[in-house]
Amino acid sequence: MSRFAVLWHHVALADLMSKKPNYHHGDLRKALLDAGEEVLAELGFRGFTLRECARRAEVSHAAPKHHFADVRGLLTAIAARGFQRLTEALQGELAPANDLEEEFEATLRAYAGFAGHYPEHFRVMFRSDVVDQESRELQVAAAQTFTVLTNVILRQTGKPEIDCEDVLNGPMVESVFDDIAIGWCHIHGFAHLQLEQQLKPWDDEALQAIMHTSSRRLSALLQGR
Amino acid sequence: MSRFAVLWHHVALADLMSKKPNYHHGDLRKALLDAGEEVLAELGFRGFTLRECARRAEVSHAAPKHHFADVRGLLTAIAARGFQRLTEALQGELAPANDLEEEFEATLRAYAGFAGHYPEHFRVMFRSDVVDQESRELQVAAAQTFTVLTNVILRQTGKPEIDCEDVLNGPMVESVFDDIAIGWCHIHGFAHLQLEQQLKPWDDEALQAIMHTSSRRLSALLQGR
DNA sequence: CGGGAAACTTGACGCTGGAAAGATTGATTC
DNA sequence: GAATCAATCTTTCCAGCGTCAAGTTTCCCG
Repeated sequence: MSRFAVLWHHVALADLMSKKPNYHHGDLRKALLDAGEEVLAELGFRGFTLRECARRAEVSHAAPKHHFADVRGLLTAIAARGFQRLTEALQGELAPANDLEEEFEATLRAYAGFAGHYPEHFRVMFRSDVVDQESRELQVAAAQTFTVLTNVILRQTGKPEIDCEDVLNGPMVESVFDDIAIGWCHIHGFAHLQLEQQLKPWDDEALQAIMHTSSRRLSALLQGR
Repeated sequence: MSRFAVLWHHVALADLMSKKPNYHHGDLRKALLDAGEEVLAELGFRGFTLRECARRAEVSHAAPKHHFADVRGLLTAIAARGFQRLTEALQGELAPANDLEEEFEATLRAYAGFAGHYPEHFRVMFRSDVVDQESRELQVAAAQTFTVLTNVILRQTGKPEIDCEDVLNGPMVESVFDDIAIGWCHIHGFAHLQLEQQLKPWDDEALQAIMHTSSRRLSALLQGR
């Protein structure tokens, strides 16, 4: 073993031990996203700074420039991740539903649960002004969420389902816009008002009851009963 | 006339001509609120700075300190103004309604119209994290809006109306929480999703149709028909 | 092995919010 | 009518921010 090989080995080991990344980070984009989500959750939207994200990813303050054009770009990517998480949460929660009423309630629960669990994500996701609406990554992620939601409502009304391409390619189908508006507005309105503490019930139990009752009534409305 | 009197007269005249306020502004609080609303509308939430507000009010950047503890305080006062405007908009638009269906639709129209007309106000009003929820001014203004909305829905269901004190004094009445949740969530969800460009119809006409149809259906649901 | 491109650092600029200290004014009291 | 005090506003200063430009390190491909 040459002297250089030993030295190299030593350096590599030290890197592993101290977790100090090399000059080239490896996957800084992902690290910045992780750090960004952490910062957003901890400090909130107003406390969200690129420099803090860079510090947590253990890189210099200008490093993010090579992966995100500006703070807007990072927030957009985080919003896209939020939509991906919301899609997964919806799919996971509505899978075990036995009938249409249960499925609608599960959707409401998953949507509102996401808002409560990832409040800052939710806020950024639905802020067309702080996010780059032209980002393809964001558009696709949002379209996937919207597809899942739309299909929940289409099943309620007994109409044929759609896929993600339909959403990405054009505006909503006219004949179902009405039902989607009613279903989604209810779910989104509930989640948002509850997140921003505008609905003030006595306790959590009352809130659960509201979710149960209102989703049953909406489900019946959508089913035309 | 002494030399000093002439000088003083000259200065006073110059003040009037240039509209340059004296050292003591007069009503800086109001001027800052006006400037703040302007800045918020022009630069958005992320571009909102105390210093820009102070510049437009033509005072030094530290002057706001005596009227608002920090940027949060000014935003809170602006949010309270927003709720006052929303209350007025609701009252004005639902007054000429002839029946319950029309009144519910007018409410939806006024609420969504406010969100479209004052997008930044709307966003700040429903951001419990950037605003001081303990502010009495804000609580009262929000309670007034909520009272108007609640009474719209109570009339739909034929139940006795409430006044602002009821809202300020405690949580929602249990027996009507359900109907309020359904009605308000629909209205708020629609307004929010439309503001953040999540609902994508072909044109404005389609959107108007949705507002008409969905409000009729919700009104029927609330009336128990 | 050598050179160019990509990834990252360093340093600088003007901006921000906030604190501290000084200047001006209106109001109160004697 | 003058002195004083508290409120209001200005000035000055600090650290931190986003962004840009220039320099350094590393990777990769010929």
